[in-house]
Amino acid sequence: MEDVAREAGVSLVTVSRAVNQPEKLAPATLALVRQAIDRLGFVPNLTAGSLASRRSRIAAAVVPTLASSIFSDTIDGLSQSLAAAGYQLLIGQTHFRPEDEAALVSAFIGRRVDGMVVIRAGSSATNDHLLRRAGVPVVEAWDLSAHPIDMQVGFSNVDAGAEAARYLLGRGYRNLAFMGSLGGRSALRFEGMQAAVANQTGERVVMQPVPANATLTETASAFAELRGQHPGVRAVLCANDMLAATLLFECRRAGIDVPGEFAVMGFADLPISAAIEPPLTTVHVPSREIGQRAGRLLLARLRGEPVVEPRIDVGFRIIARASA
Amino acid sequence: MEDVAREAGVSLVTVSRAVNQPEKLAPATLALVRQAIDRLGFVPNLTAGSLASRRSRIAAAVVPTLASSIFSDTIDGLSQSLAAAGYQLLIGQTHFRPEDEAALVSAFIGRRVDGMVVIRAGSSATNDHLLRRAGVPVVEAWDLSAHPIDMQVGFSNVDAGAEAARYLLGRGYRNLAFMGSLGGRSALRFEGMQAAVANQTGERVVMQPVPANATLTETASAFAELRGQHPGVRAVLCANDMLAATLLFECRRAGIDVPGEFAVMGFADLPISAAIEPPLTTVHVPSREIGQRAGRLLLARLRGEPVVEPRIDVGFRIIARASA
DNA sequence: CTGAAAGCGCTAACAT
DNA sequence: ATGTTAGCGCTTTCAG
Repeated sequence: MEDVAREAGVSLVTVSRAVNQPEKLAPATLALVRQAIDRLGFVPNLTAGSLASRRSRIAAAVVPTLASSIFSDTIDGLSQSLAAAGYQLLIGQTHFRPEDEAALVSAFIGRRVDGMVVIRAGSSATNDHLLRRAGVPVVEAWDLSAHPIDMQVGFSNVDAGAEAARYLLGRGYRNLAFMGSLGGRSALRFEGMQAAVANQTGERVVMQPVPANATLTETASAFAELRGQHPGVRAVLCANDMLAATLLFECRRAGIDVPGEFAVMGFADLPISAAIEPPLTTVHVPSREIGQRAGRLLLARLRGEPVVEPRIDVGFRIIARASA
Repeated sequence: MEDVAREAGVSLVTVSRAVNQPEKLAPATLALVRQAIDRLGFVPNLTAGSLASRRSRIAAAVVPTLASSIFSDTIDGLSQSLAAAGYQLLIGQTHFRPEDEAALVSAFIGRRVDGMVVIRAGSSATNDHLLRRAGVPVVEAWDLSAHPIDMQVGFSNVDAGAEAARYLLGRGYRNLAFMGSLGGRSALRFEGMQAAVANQTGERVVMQPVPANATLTETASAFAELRGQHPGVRAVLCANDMLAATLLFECRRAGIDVPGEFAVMGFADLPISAAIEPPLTTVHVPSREIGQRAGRLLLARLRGEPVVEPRIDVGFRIIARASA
């Protein structure tokens, strides 16, 4: 920057201003500095800028996984709304492990990111505390818990589970089961499902654990276990569409007719879920919108604008297709 | 850090060492400093550290899109291999636009990232130049071009297109078409396809442009155009599985029998592609492995290790299923 | 509208 | 094994 200043015959601050607040310079000076910048191929060091200004223009996203494509639309939306404001996105995966969440959050705080969007790995008092004292705006996404850290964009996973259960009951299915992981949002959906069923028919819902991002083999063996131990089960709500699709695939292999013999319902409504056979009945969640809104919430806060609605319920919607 | 030093009764450097090179401290001193750190809740400022050490411990990934799930496995793999070494990942989307690629690369250089993994938005001399003078290790992923910037992890898209074409010809299909975007890796596959077909049957391959990440409507109208202008076309290679799945869906809607009446082949072999109906014939690409290897290549370079194989061909594999 | 001085919070030599 | 001295490259007051 000093070199540029010398080249342009101005002081160092003027160069800084040409880069960050060009409107505060006389047009002639600005042009002069810009020429010098181009001539020297000067690329401002944003790290130094961050240190001096105490603003990094970096936001962080903490997500369970990027692979499953469940959350990638959210990240896409987030990245887009942030990019439009000149912010960059630092991303970390928790693989649904609270310890990994803690490590990431700490690392991001150390980096002095300006804000964070977190799709929580599960509930954890330690991590709640960590996020609370992060000292930057935090958006929790993909759920609306009763005790927000700061801001929230999501929907009630409990309600979504309940609604899905009511849909299945309404279609005449009894003996319902849930397949998914035992923690996090998946567990909340199971909770909602169980409550709704208990309330309407007094039955219990079978919980068949399946690891997050389960392989075909894992899914198949979990399914076999479910069918073995609870032969009466007629319909299952899966924690997500990937799992549901895998299950459908396994049903076809095993010669089980869906939905005639067995009903499968998914969660998330991935783009591809309408294309599988039978088309997947699922719960639509506006994944990309969650990301966009989370980004906007963060930006509003960073700009010091008043955030009138720090808790955004984006809702969900049952999509009735053929599989259930 | 000064506060911690005072609290522990040591100097500032000792605190720095306790954080970064604990093995260089006497166990007693280390314990003392760690206690002070805990007591004060000190979180080292990595931005300041980066500025002083000229290492950011941040790598950047530039990808066309995160939404489509085509690249998310790659990012997942990359993030994992980097995280294991204490590196963080900054991500940006180009949406297949070279201008956006340029903007991102510049921004990342400004941030002084330690390395970059780029899934190019297309070929662009300007961007080649930009990447060449980035001054940090660069890995180009998802293709193996003849003129690498630095390191590469991928496969030949031209060969993959050719191989797919030979598969279709081998199954007896004639009058082939390609659906995809006109630029980037998609165009390379079309090129390979065209060359292989010209070579084997002397025919020309119809190119039906479809925007990247096309919606169902866009896909349907592109398909209608293809069928209208080239009624003889019997088989199509799609630029990716998402497009192929959408097309399959559209065929079902239109009452077109696949593969009896029309064959559809995809590209990438997404996890869900085996589950759709008919199961999708496609070209498998080790997406996650690309990311992992790109990360390892970057790390090796950052550690100053000699990189014996800076150009990794991960290959591809035709997956014959029912759709073609 | 432009500039001078004083850091931002840490690490890299170089001592001791 | 620990400390001292100089920055890293920028932005922020505050003057003029």
